[in-house]
Amino acid sequence: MASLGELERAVMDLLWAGQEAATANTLRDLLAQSTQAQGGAAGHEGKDLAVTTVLTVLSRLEKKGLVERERGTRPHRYQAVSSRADHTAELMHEVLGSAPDREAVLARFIGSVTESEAETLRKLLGHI
Amino acid sequence: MASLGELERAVMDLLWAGQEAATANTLRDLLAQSTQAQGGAAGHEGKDLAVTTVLTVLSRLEKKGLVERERGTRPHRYQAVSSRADHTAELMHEVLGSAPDREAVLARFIGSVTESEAETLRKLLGHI
DNA sequence: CAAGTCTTCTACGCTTCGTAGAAAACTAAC
DNA sequence: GTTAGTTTTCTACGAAGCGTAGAAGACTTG
Repeated sequence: MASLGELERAVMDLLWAGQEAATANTLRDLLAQSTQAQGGAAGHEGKDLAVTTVLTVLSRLEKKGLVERERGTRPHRYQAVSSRADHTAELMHEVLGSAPDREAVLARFIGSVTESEAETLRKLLGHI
Repeated sequence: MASLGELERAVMDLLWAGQEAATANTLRDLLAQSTQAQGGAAGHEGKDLAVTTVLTVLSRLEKKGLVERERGTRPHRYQAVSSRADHTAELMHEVLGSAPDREAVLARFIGSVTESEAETLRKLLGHI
């Protein structure tokens, strides 16, 4: 119960990037911008979405527990429940936990980590 | 392009568990066994699948690059392309790479790792 | 209250996955 | 080599997830 669709992902990215809670309208505008900005390389068309589309996605994200909405204010405001780092780390744990031989997985994982990441890990593991 | 369905997952688990390449028939039997064995707790019914079902799943797994088939022998034999540990570690890297702030993710990740896992990681990071 | 704004409900098309039958390809036995 | 059995491929259907959005209902403001 984890994976996100493309649009869901895009919305989460916006919510994670901006620290403030945003309205569906704001998000729609931001989505229009970011897809427009994607000029040359690979990317979607610069196609403005309907606000209802954004709202539907936000509702689904809420149901998945990724997004929280303030129902008090009239244009509801939405924000991510946890930070991207937290969410991603949680996902990593989920993946790690999906295998019975966790130690073996960690061994392979460490095997293909960059040097700077290894350094980070050493530091983090030092004071635990 | 990663997540597996429930049956796909079960098949991969069997392929990962047994080191030998297996035929669709063998796999179907093993699947019947393992679901039958799941007596009391949570589990599927003890419902034997059609061989074609297993074959379809194997084809899909092949298309996803998770399974390799020997076409030479007549009952084709299937085996996992990479070990479960490798596959899982790769998935973890994918997840990690999906966030721009990898260091932050690693920090959160390490924060909720068990002590024995931390020990494993320290050892692994020692001689790199 | 009227007009505009925002949300909910409902829905449709596409893709993935579990599931499997029908048909084609192949092997083995006679 | 023709038949009978086995194995694979082709095709398909139903459920669920996701992108997408219109229609209708709820709310705010003038």
